[in-house]
This record gives sequence, C-alpha cells and structure tokens, in this order.
Amino acid sequence: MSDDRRLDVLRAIVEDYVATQEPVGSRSLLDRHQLGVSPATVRNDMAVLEDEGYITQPHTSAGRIPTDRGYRLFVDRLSTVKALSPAERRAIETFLTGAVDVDDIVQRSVKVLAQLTNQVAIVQYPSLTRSTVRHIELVALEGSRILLVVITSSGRVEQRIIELAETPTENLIADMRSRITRATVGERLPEASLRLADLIQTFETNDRPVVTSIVTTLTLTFSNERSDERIAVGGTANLARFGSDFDTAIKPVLEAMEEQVVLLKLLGEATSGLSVRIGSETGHESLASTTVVSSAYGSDDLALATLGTVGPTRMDYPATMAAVGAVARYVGRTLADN
Amino acid sequence: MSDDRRLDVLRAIVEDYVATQEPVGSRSLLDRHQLGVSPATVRNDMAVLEDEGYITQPHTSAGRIPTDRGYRLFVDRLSTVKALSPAERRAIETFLTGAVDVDDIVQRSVKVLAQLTNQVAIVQYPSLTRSTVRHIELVALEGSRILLVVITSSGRVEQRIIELAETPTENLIADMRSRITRATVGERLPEASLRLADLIQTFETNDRPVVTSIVTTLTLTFSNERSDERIAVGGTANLARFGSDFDTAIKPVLEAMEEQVVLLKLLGEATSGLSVRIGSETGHESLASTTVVSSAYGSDDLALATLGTVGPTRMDYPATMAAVGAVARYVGRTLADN
DNA sequence: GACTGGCACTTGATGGGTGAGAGTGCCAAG
DNA sequence: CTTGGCACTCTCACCCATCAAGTGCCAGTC
Repeated sequence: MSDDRRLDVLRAIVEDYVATQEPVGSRSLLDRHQLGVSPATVRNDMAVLEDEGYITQPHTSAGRIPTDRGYRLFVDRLSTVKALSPAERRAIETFLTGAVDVDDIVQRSVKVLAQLTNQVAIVQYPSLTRSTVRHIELVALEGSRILLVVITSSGRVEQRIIELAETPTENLIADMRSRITRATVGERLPEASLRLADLIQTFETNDRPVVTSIVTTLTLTFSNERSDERIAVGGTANLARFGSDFDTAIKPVLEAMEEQVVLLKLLGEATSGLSVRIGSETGHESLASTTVVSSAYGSDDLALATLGTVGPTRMDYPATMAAVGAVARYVGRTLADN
Repeated sequence: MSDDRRLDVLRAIVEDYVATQEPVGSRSLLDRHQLGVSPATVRNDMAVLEDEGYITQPHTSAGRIPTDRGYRLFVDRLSTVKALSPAERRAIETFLTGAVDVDDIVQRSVKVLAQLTNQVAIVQYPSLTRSTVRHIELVALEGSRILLVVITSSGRVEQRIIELAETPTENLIADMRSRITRATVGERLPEASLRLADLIQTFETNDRPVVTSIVTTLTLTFSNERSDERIAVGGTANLARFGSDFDTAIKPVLEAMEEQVVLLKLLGEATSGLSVRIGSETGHESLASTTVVSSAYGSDDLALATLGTVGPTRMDYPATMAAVGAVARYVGRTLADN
C-alpha cells in the first residue's frame, strides 16, 4: 500500500524535475500533485527512496533529484506511453512522404525527429549488410576503366570506378556481368560475397586478373564499412537544453557526434523494440548526464538500421520514446514503399 | 611617423587580445611588446585609435578590444602571412592522399581543417554546375526501369533510376545513349542541359515519350540543387572556444551549421583568393562575433567549390588564413590528380 | 503502526558594503 | 611630441548578514 504511494512520489519527483529542472522538495511537490498526505509523510517516503538509491540530494538542505536508477524505474514501470498528437503524426507523415531517395529519407527523418523531441537526433543509413543485391551492372568507360554499379534492396546505389591493367573485351564484360548477376542477385550481401569467391575459378586463366580485380572491388563494396556506418546527425542547436556547463554537458556530446564509431555504439544493438540507455548505462563516462533513446527500424521482419535521440537524462521520457518509436515506424514504412 | 607607431599599437592590441582574450591596457601591452615609448604615449595613441573606430572599451576603466574595423585593418595591412610548419604541411598531405573518392576527400579535408585551426570547418562538395560531363550511361534494368549514370569531371558519380511507362527496345537505348553522349560529353552542365532540350526533336515521334522522360531526369540531375549544395561540417566541439555564453555565441553558429542555405551564403562568392568576413561583414546579425575565413578551391583555372572555417572574431588570423589557403590548395591538387 | 504538526537546523542564494587592482584621461613639464 | 604624475572610474572578489526552502526528527494523534 504505502509502497504504491512511494512509487507515486517517485513519479511525481521525476515529472516535476523534468518540468522545472530544479530539485523538488516535499512542499512544492504537493503543490503540483494531490497525494492526499502531508509534507511530512512525503518526506518519510523520500528518505526511503533515497536509501534505495532512486533519488538524491545535491546538498543537505535541498530538494531531491532522480538518480539514473530512479529514471530507470520510471521508464520501466511508472510512465505511460504518451501518444503523439494527430498534428505530430501528420507532420512526420507529410515530411517523409516528400522524400525522393534513401538519402533524402534519412535526412528528413533526422530533421523531423530533432524537431519533435527538441533533442539531438541521429539516424543510421539503412545497412547494406542486411539488405540483398537487387541489380549489378558493369559498364566499360574510356580506356581500361570500368564502372561498377550495385543496387541493393534498400534502394541504395553504390558505384565504383575500377582501373584495370588491360582492357577487357565486350564479350568478357557481358559474360562477367551475367555470371555475377546469377551468383549474387537476391542474396544477402555477406552471402553474395561468399558466392563471388567461388566464381573466379570458373573463368579462363587468361581472364582471371580482370575478374579478380572486379570481384575484389565488388566484395569490398559489399562489406563496405564506410557506407555501412554512415550516420546523419541533426538538431545540435538543441544542445542548449542540455545544461549550462559547456565542458561537462555539451562538449562531450559534440565530440561523440563527430566520432561515427562512438555514435554507432550508442545507437547500438537496439533490438526490434525501443531501447533507452540512461546516464551511466550508455557506457561512456563523459555522457553521464545523457540519455540515448533508440529504436531499430526496417520493413516488417528485417531490421535495416537504427535511429534515435541523444538528450539530457532529465528529459521527457514518454514523449521522447513515443516520438522515436513513431519516426522509426514511419521510416520503415516509407523505405518499404520505396 | 607616429602614424606608423599607432598601427604598431593596433597590431599589438590585436595580437595580445587574441592571445589572452582579455582587454589589453597600456601597461600590460608594453610588458609584451617593446615599443620604446611610455604608457602615456600608448594611451594617447589608443585614444586616437578609439576615435577612429578601430578599438573600443568594454567599460570606462578597462583595457581596449579591437572592433570589427580594427580586425579588418589588421587583416588587410598589419598581418604577415604565417607559413605553415613542415609538420602541418605533411599532416595535410598524408591525410588527404589516403582518400579513395570525392566524398572521402571532402570528409578528410573537413577533419584536417578543423584540427589545424581549432575551429569549425566547412567544406562544400565540388560543384556540379562548374564541372563538365565526362561520361553518360543508360542501362536497362528489369521491367521498364532504366538506370541512368552521370560521371562528371570532378569525379562525382550521380545515378538515377527511371520508371518508364513502356519498355524501350535495346536499339532505342543504345541510340539514345550515343546521341546523348555526343551532345553532352565535354560540356559544362548548364550548357549540356541546353543541348539536351534540342535533342528531343531529333527522335521519332513514337519514341518521344521515353526520350522526354529520360532527358527530363537528366536535366534535373544536371541542375540538381541538392547535391550541388551538399556541405560537410566538422570540428563543432571547437565551439567551446567561441565564448562562454551559449545563447549568443554558440547557439547561432550551431543553427547556421544546420541550415545549408545559410552556410552556402557564408562560404559565399569567394573569388579565387582568400576571403575573410569579420563580424558584421558576415551579414548575419546573430554571427556578430564570428568570423568566416573561406577560399575557393579547384584545379588550375576552374574553381570547383569553397571551403573555410567559422571562428570567433577574436581568432589567430594569420594562422587561420594560412591553414585555409593551404588546405584549399591541397584539396584542389588532390581532386585534379583523381 | 501509519500519519501529522511542529521545530530546530542546514545550506545555497541574494544583496549591500568595502578594498584592491587595473586602467583611463588630462595636465604641466621636458 | 613625449612623458611622469595624479585624480578618477570601474569591475571584481570578498565578506557578511539575511532569507527562503528544505530537511530530519520527535512527540502526539487516529
């Protein structure tokens, strides 16, 4: 019984602190929430919550603020998912439907996510490794150069220009094109790479150097880490809300935003559902007062990549989670239509 | 004579203020620079400089700070270009030579420029409109889809997939390919667009719908504003050096960084040489305490695009200008080799 | 046993007062 | 034209007293 009320108190503290950004005391808490008890009782509850590590005091005679653990409990058990307003839904929808290609979709979703949440938004480009090969093209350019084009199921088009030692015949090119197509189209990229390795042996010894050179480039393209790791970032101006201390609150985030590797780890191994990593849970000391909300997106059963927001631990969790989830759904749908 | 010394005083003020970030008074100025005169004399000079609008006082009994006008004079007449150290040169060179394609070059130069200057670096992707058409390819995909590939002299590869109403014959595709190639290869993009417009009439009436559809897409690609306007930004963590006041010093810059249109205007109509826009000269009220140093880059006679840095007006002008100039040169050279 | 009112105590924030330090402007003399 | 001297003006850091908000705890009440 009293246990229930203690949780109510914790919820109230989180909500108030998020709203006011100031430590909340027993009295001011009762001004905003009618719990039907006296300040003294609330104080007792607070003492217990502090013992259990859910809240803490900046200094002896101040109100309480939630700890990471407190936010965690709030997210897991105390918050009800806040539905987006119809206006917000419409905003996402209209904003995304205007997109002309994959890059455009990603850039637009970063923008809409940043605006919706008032936080820093990051969106990973649809991953190549999880999508399949849709089309492969070889085109002879002037000299002994060859243009290689790969189109994947996610709609991404990758191209490479290969400088060959010798100029291949038209026939050889056509031959390579059809055999490579047969071996790879429809396959996931990692599998396609495997198939390619076997392919070289099936060509005449004479042709091997050219084939090898092309297959190597193709394999590189398939396992290309650079395009696989591309990430779009937006809403950095919202960093203003993170706090006033530049060096501890803002600079670390800006630095992280420039390090793709860090960003990818942050977006991380989000499963199908929504992932929330609060403060120390991010695994980065410098992001101690930062929360990452992320979600995988994709079509139906296939997770393509991840998107999310980075904000202060003191954020509006229900709203942020709703926004991230909604954008992930819409992006997945839009990509599928594409 | 005394006019010369007054300029020396101004130079000393700029240098000291840039180094210490604090208003510089007559005494502390003489501690660092031996001008061979007394503080009182310096004070008189300062009074004159202030009358002429080159320096100003934050408050009555404080030292002087350079005004935008003061910096301008310093840049125009008082600063000697600081040569980069051999180590810095090597850094640029090794960093850029590892690049594999145009996108990579741009991303690397942003990084190197940001590190070199400790400021925010921005690099515009090589412009399509100023480069020429090098190769055009049409490839039939499954169904009635066609892959269109354009390669420009700057090394950029653009591709579009076109969904046609009807499936064109192999012959028609080959025909279109050769005629389009003849009409456009070697031309600047705007001229190529003009040539295309005339081309449609030369095809059979039956083929017109297909041809029109392809030519339209091609024209769109040529005048594509999106890829034309792409910009890479880096070193935002260096914003820490801009000042302590987030709202007036940092937020405006972050906001500008997200608005491509603003960025492009800032990089602006830099001619072949180095352009320095100080404070109000940027034309943006919110960037009043910000200086943009930019330079066009390109191969030989052809300016391809612009790059530069954004920093506080209180910056080390000689070093920044040297770095921007050097990176621009190296990038131009690297692109030309490509 | 749980809740409440009351009370003493702690602590950061606020505002006025003061002295030191840095700097200026100006004047009269060299 | 330059210089030394001097009176004057600010800001900044510091101290101190006061205030408001909040806590913890205890004794009393339902």
